[in-house]
Amino acid sequence: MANEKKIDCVILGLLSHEELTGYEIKKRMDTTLKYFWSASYGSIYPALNDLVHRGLATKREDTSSKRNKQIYNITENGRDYLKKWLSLPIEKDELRYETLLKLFFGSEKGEEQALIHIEAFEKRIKEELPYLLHAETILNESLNEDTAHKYYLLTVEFGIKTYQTYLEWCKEAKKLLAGGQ
Amino acid sequence: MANEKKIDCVILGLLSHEELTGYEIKKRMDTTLKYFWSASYGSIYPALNDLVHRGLATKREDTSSKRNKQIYNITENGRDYLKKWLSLPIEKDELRYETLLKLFFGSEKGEEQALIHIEAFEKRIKEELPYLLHAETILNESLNEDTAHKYYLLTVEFGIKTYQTYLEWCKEAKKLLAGGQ
DNA sequence: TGTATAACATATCAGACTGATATATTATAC
DNA sequence: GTATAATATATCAGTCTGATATGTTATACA
Repeated sequence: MANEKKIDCVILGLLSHEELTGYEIKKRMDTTLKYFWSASYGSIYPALNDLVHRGLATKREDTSSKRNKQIYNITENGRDYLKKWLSLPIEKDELRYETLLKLFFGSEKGEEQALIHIEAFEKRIKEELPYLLHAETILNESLNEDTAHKYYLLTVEFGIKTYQTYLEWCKEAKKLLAGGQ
Repeated sequence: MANEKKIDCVILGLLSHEELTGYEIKKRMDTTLKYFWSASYGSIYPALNDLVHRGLATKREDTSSKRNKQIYNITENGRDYLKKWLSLPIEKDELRYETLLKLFFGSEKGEEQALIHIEAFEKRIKEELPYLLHAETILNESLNEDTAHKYYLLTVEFGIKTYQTYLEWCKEAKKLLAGGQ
């Protein structure tokens, strides 16, 4: 039962809350999940077909809409599969920050260039933090409306705390760059 | 000049400091760089061959060693290529934390399982933090021995700060899980 | 009323990269 | 003397990304 494809698990996770189209799944990835996970259409659509073939999800054409719209639902088998995966120990937590990579090799280009990367990083974080803070407010207000909200809040708090720490690091990093010999 | 393969850039970055074998490059990835980047043999060895073909690195058989050892050096063209890449804006900073993914879908399995994942995460971070703190000490002591050390320190400080924040989050997350309805 | 633009919706593919595996040698521990 | 760990290179099936293609419907605004 090992070697679960991550994309299958994420999709089933999203479908466990609500029925969705492939397009909507991608939107969830790009908004709610983007702070700790991502996926492309190139993996979503093939995975959806595969999940249906394996009986973990069902596909239904939306007749009410005028669009070519395929709505996916999780099956009982799919829910079992998701639960099994959720019980397995974590395989990998991975950070892939190009900013840190370029800073690590920064001596090759010097302080000025390093500063540019740090400030761009700082700008991106400052732009994203408000969305997380807004999510925190909403979730705190609706905590007892849905059991799932507590779990969402857990990940939002992670994001807020780390982003605030990133901003502190940016300050210190700029000092270290300027101050050091 | 866009679309630089990341693996090429990382290898050239490492070679810009010292000559290395493929095996040694992998070791650097698994120790120093692992906090913000990773790579497998399956990308390293083909990339090394490719870099030599493109004149960005040179390969030399080590005759002094009894092992089948290929030592790689960066060329002037390679150094130019690295510098060009270092000047380009960051394309992507990405977090891929399976722990957060499983917590997000945590309501499906409940608090007990969520707690297990948080505590496993906490344990991993606690185990890794000492290595970063040790690196910090070493780098602070040798800051004026090598210009590059300041840049290494920048990334180490990032790791220390975020890891400490992770540990704080773990505490709060456990409280939130237990306390909330 | 017309029409440009944004958003919705699905699909495919070359190329990058991982994780596993294979193979062989040399150093070290006991 | 020998088992084990570390050194060293190489390959590949399978996963996933980023780009691209294609078409439809809703919205803005003139």
